[in-house]
Amino acid sequence: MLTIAFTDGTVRPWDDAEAKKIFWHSSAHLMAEALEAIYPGVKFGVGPAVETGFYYDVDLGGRQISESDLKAVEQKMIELARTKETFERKEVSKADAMAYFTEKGDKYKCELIEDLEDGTISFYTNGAFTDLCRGPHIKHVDDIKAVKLTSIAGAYWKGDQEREQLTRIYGVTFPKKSMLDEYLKMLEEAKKRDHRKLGKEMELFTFSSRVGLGLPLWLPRGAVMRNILENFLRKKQAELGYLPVVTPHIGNVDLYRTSGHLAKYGKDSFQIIKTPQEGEEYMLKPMNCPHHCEIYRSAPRSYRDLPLRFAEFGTVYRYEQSGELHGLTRVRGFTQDDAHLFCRPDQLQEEFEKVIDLILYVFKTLKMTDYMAQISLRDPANKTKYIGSDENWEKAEKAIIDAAHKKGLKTVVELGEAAFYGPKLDFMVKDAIGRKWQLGTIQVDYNLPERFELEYVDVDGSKSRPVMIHRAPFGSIERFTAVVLEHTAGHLPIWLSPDQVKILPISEKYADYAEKVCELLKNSEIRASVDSRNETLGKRIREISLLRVPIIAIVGEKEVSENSVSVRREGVDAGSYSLDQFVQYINSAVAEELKN
RNA sequence: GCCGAUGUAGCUCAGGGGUAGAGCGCAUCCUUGGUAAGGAUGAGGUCAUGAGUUCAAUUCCCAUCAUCGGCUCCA
Repeated sequence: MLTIAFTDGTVRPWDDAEAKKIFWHSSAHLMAEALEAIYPGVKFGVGPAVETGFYYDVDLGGRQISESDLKAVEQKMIELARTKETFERKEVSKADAMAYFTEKGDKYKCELIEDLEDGTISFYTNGAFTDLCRGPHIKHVDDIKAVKLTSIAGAYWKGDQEREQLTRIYGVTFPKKSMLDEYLKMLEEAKKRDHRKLGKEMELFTFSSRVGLGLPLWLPRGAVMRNILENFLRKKQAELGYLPVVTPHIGNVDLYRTSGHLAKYGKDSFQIIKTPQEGEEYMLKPMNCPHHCEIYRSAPRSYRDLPLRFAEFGTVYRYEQSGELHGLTRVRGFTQDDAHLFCRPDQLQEEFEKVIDLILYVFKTLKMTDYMAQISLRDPANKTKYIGSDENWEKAEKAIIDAAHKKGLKTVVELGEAAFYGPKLDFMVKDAIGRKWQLGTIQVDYNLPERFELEYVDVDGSKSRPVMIHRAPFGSIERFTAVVLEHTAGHLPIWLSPDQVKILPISEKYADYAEKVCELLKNSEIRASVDSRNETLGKRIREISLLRVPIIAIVGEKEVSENSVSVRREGVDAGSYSLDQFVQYINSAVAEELKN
């Protein structure tokens, strides 16, 4: 077993997550040493390990560095690693630490030291490079055998857009060369599952700069897939007592003034549009809740009416900075599978749990088993970012924590991730290369009901205020589609119900046979991607199929007459089948796929 | 918006100061009882856009736009 020795005297296996973190963090120090050798006078920010690898934020003092320069840094790192340096720890006083970095002229380190307590400060030295660091580190630098610096990015000092922008250099290292190769290969494989690539190949969606940034255009096949998703949820929601509503894409500014969105996001949203004659002011709707609140208000409500669950596939438009747009996962116009539940305070817990159940059902059905539940609370240090009273926030946060706990969800708590009107329970899923995206979300809200003065007549005839639950199992159809595509690599059998199959007119001699195949496929619940280079039939079948089953069936004249299909799978001959067997074959192949 | 990279046929990409190439795909025809095949022919690109340097630019410089990797942001 591959083990690594650390400065704290321990020896741990490489497979240990903590060991990797230390290894990568130590690599950041090694990179810093190399950078200092190549770029004298470079100043350093922070250099932590990340999920895979590490980065270091550096100030090159006006010098430019581009990806072509990284090769030299990599080589220097390897060279330094081979000198068999060790990491040495040294305790220093705050005054000495400050003196060292003041003399070195590294203002970032000085700023970091200011926030540290005297007596807790340590330096680590590897070769010619000494850094402020808590440690621990790997003991022997030459445990680092393979280095790959992956990218350069700008990053603001302390994450503050108003502060200096440093150059962030990302990298990854391994104790064996073969591990690096393996990692790079894995990345290549992951890129093949990128939903943007699959979306193009499968003809699901596209973008046009003429239409506008971040505004996806759904192609026919993509639209079919989207409808399947919508209908799946629509059906389930109908069973669960949700009521459909439909609201317009714009709303008067007063609506958003009331909800608080105007004050909170007015400057950072698509700007107000006006009617030509009267000068009335409207905004593209950034979310559906205000509209749904007005639907609630449209009639007097009794405690007997609650809970009321208004559901809408509501398309919203939000300004996202151009550099932030990303395929279907981050766009400017998207459709939420939104619903708002208005309930009595005593119904909140049960309703919330039922929503959790629904989301888990959706995820399970669509094979999204690898998710993480995140409780997103407000940042207690920065309450001005949020609307509403402390009391309301505390109630809402408690409701979420209790419900998540009762459902036995494994959760992590994130402070500062709440919506401005309430805390959330978010379901996070990783994409092909490990980026986390929020999909499903449930939010408890005491604030909008107050702002919209929502009421119901209680048992005793008095007016009471309902509690609101915002929820979206997919989050947005765009993002959900993207992530599901990446998880399944485009193999989406379970999405299709038999009535989704359309038999297109098929020409000439293979018509009967095609009809038969289609009929079988239709009844099989699963469709195959059938391809044939020269046969119209194959193409036609491919057209009716949204699937990417790793099977290519070649249908030729002879096979037709013999009532059989020859199949190749991933380029290998997989035999000849009768039509019935063919369908069976596809079914089992798909089942196999799903197991993996 | 900020930092860095990229932008050549439908797709994947090569090339390079003298007005363009490959593979796959596509079209037509031929061949083929193992076939995501073989053969022939053909249609596709003002080399992202605009300005500049040059006798000459797709190739160099600048700007713009879009895309990609990050940062900040994310109702």
